[in-house]
Amino acid sequence: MLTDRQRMILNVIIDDYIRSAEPIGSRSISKRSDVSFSPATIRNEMADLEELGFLEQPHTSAGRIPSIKGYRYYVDHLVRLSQVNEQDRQMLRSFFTEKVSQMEQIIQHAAMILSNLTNYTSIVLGPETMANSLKHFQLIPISDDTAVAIIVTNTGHVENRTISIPEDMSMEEMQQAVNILNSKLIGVPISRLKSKLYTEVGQELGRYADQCERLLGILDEAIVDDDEHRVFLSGTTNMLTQPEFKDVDKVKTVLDLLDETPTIKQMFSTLPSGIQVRIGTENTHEAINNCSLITATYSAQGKQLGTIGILGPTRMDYGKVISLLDLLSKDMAKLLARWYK
Amino acid sequence: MLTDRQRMILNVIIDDYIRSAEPIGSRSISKRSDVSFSPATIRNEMADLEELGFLEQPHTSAGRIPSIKGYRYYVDHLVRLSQVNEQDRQMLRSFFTEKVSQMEQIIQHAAMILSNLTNYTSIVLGPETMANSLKHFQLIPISDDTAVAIIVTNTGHVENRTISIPEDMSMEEMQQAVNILNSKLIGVPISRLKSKLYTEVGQELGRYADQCERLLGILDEAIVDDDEHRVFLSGTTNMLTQPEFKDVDKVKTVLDLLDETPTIKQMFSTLPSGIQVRIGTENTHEAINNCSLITATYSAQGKQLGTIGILGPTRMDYGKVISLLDLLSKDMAKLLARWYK
DNA sequence: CGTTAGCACTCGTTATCGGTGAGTGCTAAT
DNA sequence: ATTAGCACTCACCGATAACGAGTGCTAACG
Repeated sequence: MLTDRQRMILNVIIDDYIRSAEPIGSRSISKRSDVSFSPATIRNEMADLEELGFLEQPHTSAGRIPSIKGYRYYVDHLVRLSQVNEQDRQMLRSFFTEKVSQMEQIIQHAAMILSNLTNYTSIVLGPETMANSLKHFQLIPISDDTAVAIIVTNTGHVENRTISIPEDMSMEEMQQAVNILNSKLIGVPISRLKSKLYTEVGQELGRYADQCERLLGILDEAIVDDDEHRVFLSGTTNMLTQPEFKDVDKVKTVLDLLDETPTIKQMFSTLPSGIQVRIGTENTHEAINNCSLITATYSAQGKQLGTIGILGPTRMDYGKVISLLDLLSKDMAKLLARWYK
Repeated sequence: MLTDRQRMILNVIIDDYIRSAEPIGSRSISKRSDVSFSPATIRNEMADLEELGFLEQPHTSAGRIPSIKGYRYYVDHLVRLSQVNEQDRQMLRSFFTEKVSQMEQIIQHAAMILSNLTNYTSIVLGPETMANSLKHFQLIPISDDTAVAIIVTNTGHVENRTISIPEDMSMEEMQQAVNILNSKLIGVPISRLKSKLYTEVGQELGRYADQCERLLGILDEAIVDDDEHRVFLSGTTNMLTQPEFKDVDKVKTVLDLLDETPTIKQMFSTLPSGIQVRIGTENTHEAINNCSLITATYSAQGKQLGTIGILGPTRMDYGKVISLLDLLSKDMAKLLARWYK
């Protein structure tokens, strides 16, 4: 569809534009050492590329900038995945050497590394808690009428909530209910806990306690049922250094979107596995129609766990970001493997 | 020091400026129904007020704006604490009716309410976990070589971390150590846990286990020793709607500061109790030298727990924010009382 | 026929300049 | 003490002109 020369010119324009953020003219291309054509020739090609929809002109007397279609072609056919340089590699390696005692730390750390290395905004979706299974359930009395319910999953994830216990309910009864729950529901996925509670536990509980209904109600409260994925952001202010966001209003719409955790979750949870690139209007959310979102999923034990992503202007260093995401998602997979064995 | 009329004029100027964000001229003041002097008279007074340092002129032919000193005088002597209106009151009341199962939720909710009602940025410092005492310590095995350590405080706060357990260490030994720890250290403040671990527990443990050193090392790892206060932010993007932040660079310095949790902690933890107003350069951090920070502490059982604050431009609705913070800090105290009884 | 030099043209950017108006400080009259 | 009057300042606005980077087109070249 495109000649070699056209591809080469498109490539050069996008590379230069990514670096300079300014429209690229024919003269500046012709001056490059790896280009041996006069500006006029370049101009002809550029006009063709524009007609084909790969380039745009901000106004008649300016150079060209890539269109969404141009970026898409670049990402699909031209981009050279840059080797992650030694310095960055070292930063990534710190990932493994550091001792972590909570999974959240790993994820947060990953987000931070990403935003630091790229100077864009990183978004990381943590593993789905609901998919894990129950390892241990416990009720710890705090005062006369309150207790803390603790749920530990097979991955070592801990959820807790405070519940209040009616005066007239004895601790023995509660404890018995908890025991039954533990004996019946260990190994059950968190997401199915609530429904199983009423069938398996309710049935067994009916034999011992007469306050069955109320006990179940309290246990029900104690079981977590939200927060499937957690969203970690880092480097949100990096956006502000990009020239395309010198306008405060644009920044606000994007930052507001980032604040909406549910939207992010929804946006991320539907992504297919592997590396995905969403350029400009390819994104469903209007707020980031002049951003690109690059995502990579990470998994352990063959199961897809979560997603790491980078949000930046469409004029983004695709090569660098893609290779970085690729590397990091694999590193995370390795690191998380021990949580999921 | 100031005449009644000067005070009145200063008051009017600041009130108007807070609303309009534009320099106030003598004519616009004179036209107000509650002012009965000609522009010329006002001008004379304004010149005096400027000489005294309460007002400033952006340039010769513009009106006056309040100086830091002017705001300070306003806050100290003039500001009329506006009654919290019914709508806002209702929003605050939702605070009590909503059922919460985690203290974090309360705090986060408080931050959200604040930023929504004021359209500024809210910063809330959660209670100090380290001041609480140990209620329960437990080790839950997850796999052959890992376990989750769980610490529950007397307030129902739960902390957890994953630790790895050497192959050659038996679960019985571990369990015994945990039992000793529980019997010896319940009621001890979290902050003193580590030191007590080696004295009280170490001594007792020495009698039973020969691997005393190693056991202690593992327990040491399991005990939390960071995160004394947690910082909750809400409405950070509200800043972007203020005309004084139409410049992206200014926004960035402020947002970057907000991202630095340790700095915020440090800034807040040194505050005296009650309501504090820091105007412009009164703030120690240069990044917020054209912001004002209003803070209120909240407490339960006579003990100061944390701080809620509002960050906005110096041109801030002091009356509204102060009364709101006052009300909310008291509400929070009431609500938290049940966690701390 | 592909390539390129030449040239007129477009259009955003920047600087300049006069007019406008909001606001001031000062003075003199009330 | 207050205020009307007035000259003055200066940011802001709109128009105009010079500038220059970049283009499209045409004609010449190898």
